[in-house]
Amino acid sequence: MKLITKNSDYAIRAISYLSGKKKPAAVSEMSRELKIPGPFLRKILQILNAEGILSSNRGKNGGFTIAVPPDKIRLTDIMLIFQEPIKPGECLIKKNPCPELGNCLLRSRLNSIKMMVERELYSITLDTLIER
Amino acid sequence: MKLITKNSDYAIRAISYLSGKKKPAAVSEMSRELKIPGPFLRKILQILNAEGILSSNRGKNGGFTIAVPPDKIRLTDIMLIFQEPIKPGECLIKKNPCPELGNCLLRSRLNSIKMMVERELYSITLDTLIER
DNA sequence: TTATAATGATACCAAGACAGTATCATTAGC
DNA sequence: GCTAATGATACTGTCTTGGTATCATTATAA
Ligand code: SF4
Ligand code: SF4
Repeated sequence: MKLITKNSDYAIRAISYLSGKKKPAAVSEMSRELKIPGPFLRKILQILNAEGILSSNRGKNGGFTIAVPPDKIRLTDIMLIFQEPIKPGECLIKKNPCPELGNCLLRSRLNSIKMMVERELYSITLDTLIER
Repeated sequence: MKLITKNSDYAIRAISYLSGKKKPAAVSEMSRELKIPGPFLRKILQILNAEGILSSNRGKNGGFTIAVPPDKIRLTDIMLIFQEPIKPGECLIKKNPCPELGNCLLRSRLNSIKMMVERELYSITLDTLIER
C-alpha cells in the first residue's frame, strides 16, 4: 500500500524548505540541502510554480519562493497534482474493469476505507508537517 | 492509492466461488464462471493450495476445494500472500530510503493512517464478502 | 492400458508506472 | 555579453503487475 509517490514527497519537503525563507532559493541549493536529484527536483518545482503554489524568478539570483501560506495547502492538493486520484465509483484496484459491477461487497468495504483515508489526508495541511 | 492487486482480488473471488461447493471445481470451470484468464487463475489457485487455504486433487475430475472455512480467512491473510506487506518502520513510499530518518512528521501521519487501514482490513473475514 | 483431463512447477513476456536524465531555449543580473 | 538561473519538453532505465507458455506428473475412465 503506497499512499504517496516521491513526486509528492519531494514537493512537500521543498515547500517546507521554502516556507520561512524570504529570498528565492535556487534548485542547486535545495537539491544539495534536501538531497534530492537536481533535475528531478527542478521539474517538480516547475510544476508547483505552474500550479501557483510557488512563484519563480529567472536569471541570476533567481529561484523559487513560496506563493501560498502552508496552512492553506492541503496534503491532498499536492497529491492531486502528482498522482492520479481514485475516481468516486472506482474499485481500489488499478484499472478495475470488473464484471461484477454494482453490488460487490468487497468493493464497498474497500471504498469505505478509501473514504476514511481521503478524509484523513484532506485534513492535513502542510504547516502541520514542518519541523521547527 | 491501490489497496489490493488482481492476484488478491481473484483469489478472493475464487475462494468465494468454492465456498459452498462440495465437489472439486476445475480451473477451466472457474475461469469460465468468474471470467478470469485460465493460466493466471491456475497459478493463483496453486499458491492458495500451497498455503493450505485450498486443497487440490489431480487427475480427471480433479480440481480445487476449499480447505479452511471462509470465516476463518481474513482479508489480510490473502493480501499477505500476494502482496508485499509494509513493514512496521517503513514509510508509505515505495523503497523509502529517506535521509530524514526518525522524526518525520509526514511519515508519522501517514503511518497512523496506515495502521487505521490495516486494522480495518484485518477485521474483514471472507465470509462477509460472499453474496447470497 | 492407454487416452484424457486435470494439477505441479517454473520460465518467460509485455505493458505501464515511476523515478530520474538530458537538452535546448529563454531570461535576468552583473 | 557572460553567467546563472528557470521554462519546456523529450527521452530513458528499472521495477511491478498481470499475465502466457511449457513440460512434467497424476488420477480416472473407457
Ligand atoms: S470483484 Fe469487486 S473488488 Fe474485485 S474488481 Fe470487481 S468490483 Fe472490485
Ligand atoms: S521525508 Fe518523511 S515521508 Fe518523505 S520519505 Fe522521508 S520519512 Fe518518508
